[in-house]
Amino acid sequence: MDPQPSALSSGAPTGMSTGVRGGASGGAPGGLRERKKIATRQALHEAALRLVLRDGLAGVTVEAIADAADVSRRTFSNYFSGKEEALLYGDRARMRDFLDTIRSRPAAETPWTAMRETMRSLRDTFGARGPGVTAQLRVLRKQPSLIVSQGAIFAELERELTAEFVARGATPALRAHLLAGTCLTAVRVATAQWIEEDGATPLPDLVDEALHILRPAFDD
Amino acid sequence: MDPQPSALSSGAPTGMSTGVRGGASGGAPGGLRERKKIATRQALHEAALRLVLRDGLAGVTVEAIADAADVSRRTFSNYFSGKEEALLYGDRARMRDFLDTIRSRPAAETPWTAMRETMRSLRDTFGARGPGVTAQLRVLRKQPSLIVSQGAIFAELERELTAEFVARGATPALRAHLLAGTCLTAVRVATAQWIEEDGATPLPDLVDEALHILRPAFDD
DNA sequence: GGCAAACTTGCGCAATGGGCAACTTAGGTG
DNA sequence: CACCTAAGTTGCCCATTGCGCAAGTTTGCC
Repeated sequence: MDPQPSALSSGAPTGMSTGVRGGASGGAPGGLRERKKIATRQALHEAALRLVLRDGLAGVTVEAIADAADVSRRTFSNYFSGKEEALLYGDRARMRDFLDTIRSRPAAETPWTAMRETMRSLRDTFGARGPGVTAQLRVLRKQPSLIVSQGAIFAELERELTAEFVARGATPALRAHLLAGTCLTAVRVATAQWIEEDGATPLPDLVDEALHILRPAFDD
Repeated sequence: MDPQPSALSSGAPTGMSTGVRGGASGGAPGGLRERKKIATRQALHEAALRLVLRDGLAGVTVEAIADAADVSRRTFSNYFSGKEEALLYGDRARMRDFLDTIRSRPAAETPWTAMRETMRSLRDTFGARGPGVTAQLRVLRKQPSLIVSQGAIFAELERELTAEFVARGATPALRAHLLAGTCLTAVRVATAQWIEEDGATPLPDLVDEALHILRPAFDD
């Protein structure tokens, strides 16, 4: 029915759910319980995506999404705090990927190098999202409350990234924070451009271009 | 009762309300009607601020704010779409100031120069916010939904600023957008730092410092 | 004075988020 | 395997919210 049902989500649901609500509460990684939770979360996400793309954010109720995923409205709340969060599940996953990747870079690398190499190694992940995705994203971008929720993700990411940069020796605090915020702005802006020009240039290339402009300010 | 009732708002409510809901609907600038509207908006804003600082965002209902400002809950909705918007009224006003200022710079100035001069001329406006404000802001910053709504303001600002930079000859689109986003990141980060160190360094100085770091990437 | 536009208010309604308690199920234990 | 416990699901309930609508009320202007 949908050629790319989870085009906007993380390809393979990258584990780590552990406790239907955020709290880490230990659980067998491969257990049935865990797999079911991930499946439910994914189902809710995809249902939300499908319905919202069809009817617009305002035209879809939480109940409708829950129904489409065969769970109760109450259960929806157990997984996501609202429609926005369900829709941005994929973005959150990508955020975790990004953080995991950059954290696993050699500790000796400077912030800028770690950033550059991280983007290089995620090239495939981000570049893989094929055509059609831009069109969908264009629709979703219309919804103000979504952009806003996106902001929450970036804010969190910025905090984490700043900490990572500080750990890599960025000083002073202002510069570390600025570096993190600026890198994320590069990603945001590149993505916006990518959507606008309908994927004409591969996303990773646009990010590279943006980072290249910033290089004179931060490359050590 | 409150030493700085509107510390977070714009000092003098910079006119331009014109139509209780956004839509510009012509109205005498000095008329009683217009003055009442501005007063009501300001009263709602201050009531929101006071109550939220006391009881936390979740601990205050729209109704309580409306009561404190002597209007009905329904009227609150006529002015603001929610608690967050009421709280951020001051930020929106500052955003408009900023845009008005930069737009009125000579058209021949490059984006970077216009930006620098705008910050210089707003130095007093932003620097004037005295001590105590940082403490309040620190409290407000705890509320996730507020940061998120702040993001909405910045997003809008980024769009407008990008357009302004394009008008001033910034190319290509990616660079113009990146420049706008980066400048705003500088402001955001500087403000965060300012709050964190409790106003030790004047905000304008921190913004200058941030912009100085970025200079190598954008100064033409 | 008097009219029209603008604003306020109360009422109603659907949607939402979240607490609570009963029920169901996965996972480990003797 | 029977059994127990913790985790997850669901229905029920309620306070809050955003908004449309249709009176009232006020302001601005001829």
